[in-house]
Amino acid sequence: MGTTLTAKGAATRQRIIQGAATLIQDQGISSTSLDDIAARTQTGKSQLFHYFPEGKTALLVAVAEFEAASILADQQPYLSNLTSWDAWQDWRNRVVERYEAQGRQCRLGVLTTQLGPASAASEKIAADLQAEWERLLLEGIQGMQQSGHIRPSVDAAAAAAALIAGIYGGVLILLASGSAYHLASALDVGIASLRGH
Amino acid sequence: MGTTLTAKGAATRQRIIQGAATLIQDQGISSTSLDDIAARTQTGKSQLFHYFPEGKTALLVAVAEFEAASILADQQPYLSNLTSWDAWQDWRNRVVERYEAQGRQCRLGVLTTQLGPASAASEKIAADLQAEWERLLLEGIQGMQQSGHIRPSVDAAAAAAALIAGIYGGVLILLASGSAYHLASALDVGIASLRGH
DNA sequence: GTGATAATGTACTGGTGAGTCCAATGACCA
DNA sequence: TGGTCATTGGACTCACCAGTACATTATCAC
Repeated sequence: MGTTLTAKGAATRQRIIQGAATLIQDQGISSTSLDDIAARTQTGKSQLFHYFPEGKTALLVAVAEFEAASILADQQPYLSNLTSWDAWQDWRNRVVERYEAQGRQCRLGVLTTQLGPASAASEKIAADLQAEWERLLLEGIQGMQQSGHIRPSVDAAAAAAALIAGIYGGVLILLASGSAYHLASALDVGIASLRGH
Repeated sequence: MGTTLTAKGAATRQRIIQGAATLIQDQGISSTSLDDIAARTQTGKSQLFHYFPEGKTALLVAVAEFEAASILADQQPYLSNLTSWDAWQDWRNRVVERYEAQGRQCRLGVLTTQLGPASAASEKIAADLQAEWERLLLEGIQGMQQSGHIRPSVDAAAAAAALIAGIYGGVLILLASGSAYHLASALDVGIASLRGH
């Protein structure tokens, strides 16, 4: 990375990150070598270390950032507008559809099981993502309480935590089984419990 | 393993499995080499290959089996006797206590995120465990429906799947954060939803 | 006890993968 | 146009690790 970065350099760097992300999704982090990434992105090891002087760990952190950024973006604008039961249902459908489509290559699964454990920095990225996601759900629940859709006696923080746990577990099972049934069930039960059914 | 196994040999084999399990819990599968396992278990590489002629993969499968067996056993007798709300609460408390105590070294987390992805055989062990666990929960829910504690309109399969997803996600978050709050919340919300609160 | 076989110790091999070195090429700016 | 620095290519080193070969010691059956 020297000091500055030309347009061409920035493009190469981005190509490396995305190529690495794809390889990790396809074959797992432990089977993805720097040589693989170089071959996939039409670069060489010298470029990899040129753009990521701290080596593989730094590259993986960049990949984790890239994945994390897209996970919340994928759920917008629904996730930030959970102001009616229809909106909750729309968000739920978006999540299930997205993860059903991604299947075993889903970004959240890769982030939590492959990239997260790889380094402390990546673990923090995964933790920050989870915290932000949970915060948005909590906001949605509290807003629904203020508008009278959800009873005040509901523990909003616990409900948000339970939803997040259900999503993460559903995705974990999706990774192993390829089925989004558990994810969908967790969301349905969680939302039904908010509605007081 | 040759053909037979003396008492001494069986003990050594078991020591290898447990030592490997501990190392993987402590430092992750990718940082655990056969040399590490040999050193830890006061053996040598020749023993490792003597008892696991198919090599590291077979050893890891044995570790996965060992971990999986203890996960359900840890929840007994509660898990097989979910016949009253008190029993459900006892089971919930047992799970939360156990995982809080295990913290980041929890067996289920290791099995799903470290061992499971390592080979198809280990993945099957993890999948079988999940299926069995879910079956026991389903039995509990259906029994409670028959005894009139849970309304017949509740989708028992979906409720069991949601509980499993919450547990798996709670454990995943426990691995990253060290906190069992999400696990506890998921169980509380899931059980409350069964009770119709 | 003795022979067969299980259990263990040690030294080695071959491959792989992260990271380095240095030379060459290309782009931008004075 | 010439110089500087970013960019790229390719060969190389070094460490680690799974797996092997072979020799030695302990154990069990008869």
